[in-house]
Amino acid sequence: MPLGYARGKTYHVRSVLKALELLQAFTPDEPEFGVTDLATRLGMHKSTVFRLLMTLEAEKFVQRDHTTGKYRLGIKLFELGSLVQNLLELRKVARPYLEELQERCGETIHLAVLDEGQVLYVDKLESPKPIQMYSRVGRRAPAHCTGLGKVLLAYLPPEEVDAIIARNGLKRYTDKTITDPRKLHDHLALVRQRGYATDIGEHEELIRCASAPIWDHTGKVVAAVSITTIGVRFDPRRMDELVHLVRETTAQISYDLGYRQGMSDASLRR
Amino acid sequence: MPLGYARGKTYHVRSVLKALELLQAFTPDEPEFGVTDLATRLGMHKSTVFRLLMTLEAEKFVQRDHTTGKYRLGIKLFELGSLVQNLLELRKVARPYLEELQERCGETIHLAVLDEGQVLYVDKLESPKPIQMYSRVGRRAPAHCTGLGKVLLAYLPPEEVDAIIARNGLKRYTDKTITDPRKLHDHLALVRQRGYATDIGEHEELIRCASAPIWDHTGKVVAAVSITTIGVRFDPRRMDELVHLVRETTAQISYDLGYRQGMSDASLRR
DNA sequence: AGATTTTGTTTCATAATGTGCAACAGCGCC
DNA sequence: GGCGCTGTTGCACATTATGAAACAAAATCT
Repeated sequence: MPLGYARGKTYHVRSVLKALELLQAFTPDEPEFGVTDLATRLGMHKSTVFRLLMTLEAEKFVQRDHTTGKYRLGIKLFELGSLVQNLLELRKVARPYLEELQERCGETIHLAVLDEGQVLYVDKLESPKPIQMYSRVGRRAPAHCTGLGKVLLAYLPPEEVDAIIARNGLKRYTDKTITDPRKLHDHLALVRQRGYATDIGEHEELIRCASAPIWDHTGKVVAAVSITTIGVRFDPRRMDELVHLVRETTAQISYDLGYRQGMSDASLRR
Repeated sequence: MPLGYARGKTYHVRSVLKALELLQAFTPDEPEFGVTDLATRLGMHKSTVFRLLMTLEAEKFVQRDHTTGKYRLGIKLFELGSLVQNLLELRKVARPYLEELQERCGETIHLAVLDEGQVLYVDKLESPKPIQMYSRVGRRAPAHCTGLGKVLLAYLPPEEVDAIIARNGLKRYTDKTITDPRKLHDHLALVRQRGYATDIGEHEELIRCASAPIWDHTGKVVAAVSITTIGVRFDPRRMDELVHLVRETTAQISYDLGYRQGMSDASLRR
C-alpha cells in the first residue's frame, strides 16, 4: 500500500460530494428539514435535493419523520458511526478508568479528540449533581478556551496551531478567553511543560475544568480527559486535586494503549 | 408537507448509491480495506472505488490509517451517528433507568430497536462480572432467537413478521431455537399476552435473558430492554425476579416517553 | 539485491446519468 | 374554497461518472 503518493489532482465525485454535504446540514439544533428548505439552504436545486434524499433514504442514511414528513438523519448513520474504529477502541479502553474517575471526584467527565481544530466529545459521564453542562457526545466545542482543547493543541506542532487559529479564529467568550495568538502559544508551552491544562471560565464564566492528555502506543497525543465543575469561588486546592486525578486517569489509559515512556513517577507527582 | 405520496418511481442517484454501499462494506470484523480489495468485493471498478474513497475522505466519512494506508470509517460518521435524533432521545430518557436497573440486578443491560428485522443494540451497560457478552452498541443480532428480538417482533403486525421471516429466515443456533414460523407466531402471541419475553439458550447455549418493550407516546413499541445473565443451571425464581425488574424499568421509560395507557398495576404484578 | 507481482494513481474518450426546468399534485392556511 | 406552499414527476441536454489501459510506487518473492 503506497503511502507517499503526491495526491495531485482531486478526483471527487460531485453528486456524492453533494450528498455528503447534505447530510452535514443536519445539526443538533436543526435535526430535520423539508426538501425545499434544504435546497435553499444548500443552494441546490429542489429536484437534486429530492433525489439525493430519496437515495439516502433508500439506504437509511436519512429517514422521514412519520408525523411531519420531514427528513432526519437515519439509523444507518448511527450504526456506522458506532463502528468508527479508533474512537471505538479509545472509548472501550478509557471507559472503566473514566467511571472510576467519575466515582472518585463526583463531577462530569469528558473524553474528547481534536478534529478540524475543534474539540469533539467522544464520551461523557455525567455528574449526579443537578446542574448539568451543556455538552454531548458527538458535539463540538472551541479548542482555544477549553481545558480539553488546550491540552490537545499543546502537543501539536506550532505551525498546525497557527493553521487552526487562522481557520477558526480565537473568538472571545469571556474576559478570561485568550484571544492573542502569541499568548496562546506561550500558554500552550506551559500546558505542555506541566502536562495538564486548566480552564477557569475561559469559555463559560462559571465553568472550571482540569484536563490531561492521552498518549497512544506511538507516543502521539490522541485524546484528552477532563473533569468539569461548576463553582462560584475558585478553590486552588480543589483544582490541584482534580488535576492529580485526571492525570492519574490519563496515565493509566495511555499505559493501556501501549504508551511506555516519560510517564515516570516524577511527572505524576504534584 | 404531503405525506401520502405514492412514491412511484425510484429516482436514485447511482454514484451516491455506490458510495453508500461502499460505506456499508465496513463492518466490526473488517474495519479496513484497500482500494483493490474493496473494488473486488463490491464488484466495482478500481478507479470508481478510488474516486469514491477520495470523495468520502475529503469529507471525513472515511479516513486512511496512518500506518497501513488502508481506509477506515471516518470521524464524520461518528459525529453524524451520534446526532440521530430519535435514538438520541430514547437513549437520553432511558439511561438513568438503565443505570438503576444495572445496579439493582448487577447484570448486563441492553437497549435495542428493531431495524431490517434485526435487533440493533442502541445502548449497553456492562455487568461488572468478568464474563462478558459478545455484543456492542451499533451491532446487530437476530430477532427470532433473542429476548429483545422476540419482544420487538411480538408487537408487529403478523404480516410484517412474515416478511421478516421471508427475508432473514429462521436460522438455527441451538436446539432451543424456534425455527418453525407457526411456532414463532404462537410464541410471539404469548410474549404479547405476557408483556415480556425470555430467552433461555435460544441464541447461545449459556445465555439467559429477560426482556420487555418500551412504548412511546403514540402507543407504539419503539424499543426493548433486556437483562442478560450467563448461567449453567436454570433458576426459575431468579428469572421471575429479572422479568419483574425489566418490566418495572420499561414501564418507567415508557411513561417518560409519554405513554399513558394499559400500564396499570395489574400488568406489573407478577 | 533484482525480478515480479500487487496496489494505488492518473489519463482520456465515450456513453451514461445527474441536472435544471417546468409542470403537476397533495396539503394546509387563511 | 381559493391561494400558496411543499413534495413529486417527466423530459431534454450537457455535464460528469465511468471503464479500460497505462503508470508508478510498494511489497513480495526468489
